[in-house]
Amino acid sequence: MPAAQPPASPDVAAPEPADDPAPAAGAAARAKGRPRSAAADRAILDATREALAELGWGGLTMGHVATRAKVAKTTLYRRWPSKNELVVDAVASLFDDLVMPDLGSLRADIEAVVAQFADLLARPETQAALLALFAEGTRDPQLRRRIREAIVDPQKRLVRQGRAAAQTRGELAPDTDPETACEEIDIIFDTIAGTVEHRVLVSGEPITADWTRRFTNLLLGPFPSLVTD
Amino acid sequence: MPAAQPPASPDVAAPEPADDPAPAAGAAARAKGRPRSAAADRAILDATREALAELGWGGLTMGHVATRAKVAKTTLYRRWPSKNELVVDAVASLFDDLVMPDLGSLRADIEAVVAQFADLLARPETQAALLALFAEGTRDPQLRRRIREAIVDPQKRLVRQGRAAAQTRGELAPDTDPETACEEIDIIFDTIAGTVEHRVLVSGEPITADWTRRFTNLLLGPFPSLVTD
DNA sequence: CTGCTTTCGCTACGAGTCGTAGCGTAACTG
DNA sequence: CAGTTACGCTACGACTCGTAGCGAAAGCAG
Repeated sequence: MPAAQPPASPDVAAPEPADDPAPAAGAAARAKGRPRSAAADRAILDATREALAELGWGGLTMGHVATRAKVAKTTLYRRWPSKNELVVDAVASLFDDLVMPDLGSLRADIEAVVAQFADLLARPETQAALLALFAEGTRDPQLRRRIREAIVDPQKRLVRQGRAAAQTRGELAPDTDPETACEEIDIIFDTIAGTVEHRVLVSGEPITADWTRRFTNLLLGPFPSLVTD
Repeated sequence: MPAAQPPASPDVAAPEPADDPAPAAGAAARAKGRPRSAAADRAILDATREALAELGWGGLTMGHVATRAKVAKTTLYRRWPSKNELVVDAVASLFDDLVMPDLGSLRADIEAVVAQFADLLARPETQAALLALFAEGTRDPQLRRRIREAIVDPQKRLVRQGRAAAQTRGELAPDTDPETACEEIDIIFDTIAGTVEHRVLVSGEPITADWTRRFTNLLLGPFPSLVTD
């Protein structure tokens, strides 16, 4: 899972393996010399999460991480070119715990996901890293892409799954146009993720069951106290 | 508008002016020695915004700002204790341009505000600063408080104004409980601000008129393609 | 076992930033 | 005028960065 330049390649991005000198190698292990220690990878990522929780984004330095992971600073730089990329990998796995429960109603499913996301955002590692990563991403398109691929986009599955389950239950009408469905998924995802993040990380208010209910009302039903004429 | 420790006071926060040695001074100018240059204040804040747009949050250093503003680094530190506080003041004024238009319908008002906010978030100074500030705020409660007071809370007036206008027009029912109304304002604010920020700064997608219409639909009406039984 | 290759830990380096201190000078007040 | 405060400038120790060079260790092919 690390940023993983292939062993002996300097740092060239090489996103397209098209004209590779060793073609059709597949996923074969191209091991010739001493292999990289997998234990070091784990130690580094763990140390990164711990340091993130203790020192925050600004206090996190490559030197600290290396020391805490009992690894030379050089080793760290051999695998991750910068703090940004390291933190992406260290934080991405935290989001894997989110699941779509299928509790029998769209409302219950949404509330459950919101609660899970709120719990995740309450963790200090997540708080310290997430917004800082997003901030760096606004200046570095490549980093933003990595963030989307590793953290953001994988969570859209939750919206897709919940939506599909609701359609199976007959709560939502089946898709007509795939294009429209995709845009709808995007907008719902931005709304749920953005709102919960803003509530927790910016406003600094807790996510209570009552708040979740109100928010779900706003999503599912009409605007509160709207006079329907 | 700067962080403004009163001239000769070291740095004590003194949020409550209750037991002030010189009481009832009002807004009088307590000038004794050489007054601080207002031109320097403006030059520093302008330089901060420019450097923010050019170099981003990470590239912004106190030294750069001082040089660009043609001011000694010492002068800068005399007024703002850190980069965070400086940027709060430099960015806060950008948000003053947001206005509640009163276009005759709740839907039109919401769409107009979303469009304004989207334009603001498209500016490089805003992009570079906003999320980074929020990120720092998650670790420093005092900074978060300053951010809220200077940037976030003042914009809640937009929700209040739009809501009041809609109530006058009869689109929304009048308030019953002030407590409930306050929570409702909070949740609407978090939803609009959070969603637009997530769309622009995280997903990196533009805010089009079409997207704004869909988002307003989600807010005002029921969930898209919801089967009402 | 013997080379070959690559990673490892360690040390050291120049460059850059941080926030502060000291100094003499400038500006404004009574 | 004296008193007070802000200003520009220089210099400082502490820290982080990312890189380079070294000898040693670990795995693989013959």
